[in-house]
Amino acid sequence: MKLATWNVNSLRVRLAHLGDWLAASPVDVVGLQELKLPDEDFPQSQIEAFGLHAAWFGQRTYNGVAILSRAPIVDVTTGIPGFDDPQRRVIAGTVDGVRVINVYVPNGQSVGSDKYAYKLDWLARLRDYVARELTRYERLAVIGDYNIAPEDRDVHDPAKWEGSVHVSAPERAALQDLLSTGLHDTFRLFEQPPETYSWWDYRMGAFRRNHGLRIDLVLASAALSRSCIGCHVDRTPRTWERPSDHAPVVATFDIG
DNA sequence: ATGGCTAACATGGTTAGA
Repeated sequence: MKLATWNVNSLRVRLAHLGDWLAASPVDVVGLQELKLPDEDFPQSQIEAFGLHAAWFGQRTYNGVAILSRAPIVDVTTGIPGFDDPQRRVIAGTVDGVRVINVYVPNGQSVGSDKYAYKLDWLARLRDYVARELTRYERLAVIGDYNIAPEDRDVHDPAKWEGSVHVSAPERAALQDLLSTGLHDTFRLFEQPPETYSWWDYRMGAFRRNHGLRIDLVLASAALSRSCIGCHVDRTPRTWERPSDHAPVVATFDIG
């Protein structure tokens, strides 16, 4: 099973890229973030024309998440149960016995801001949710745009970024808290090229200069991570005309 | 040097992203 995450930064604008990417690099499941469209505008027929099932949780202008899958998606839930969050950032479903939680973690804007406080609170709620789901599902993946670079090696210029949002100690501690429930960063299960990132600013030629962050992650429960045989960032769509600022991340599992 | 780019909403200028 190939399981991917991709922040498309507007599904409307990126639909052709999505189709081209899926045709060139088929995956079994992909979690999308930043749909930026309401549920009634979700391009269901076009996604089905790609040969995929879909479950979505959209929102006008901001946020919005979806799961696309070759096989049917069952037991779909949206949001974090018990958390009345007006921002639509979480969708979960089960595909071929694997539970997939797809998340779009808040950006946080800047350290100390209201949005930063919301991000930390949100991450605490996600942690509690994941801890509960780990007791229900042995094979669980928590994928998405985390808006946190786990370590300095996930940052192109750690000195410049030190203390900033996406790398600050409280954010990294919150991510470690999430991992400590029993998840593994599949990217780090394997030797990787140095300076591998998943997001590059649109400005200042950041992609050309590889000035990026690795903030898009495929996390897997212990049982699922034992079957993981690879994880990589696919930079190809980031080279296309009018790209998303994020690249897809793909993890492969040998689960028969 | 708080700039630089992109998308949405709106229709020119602001908000948000990361």
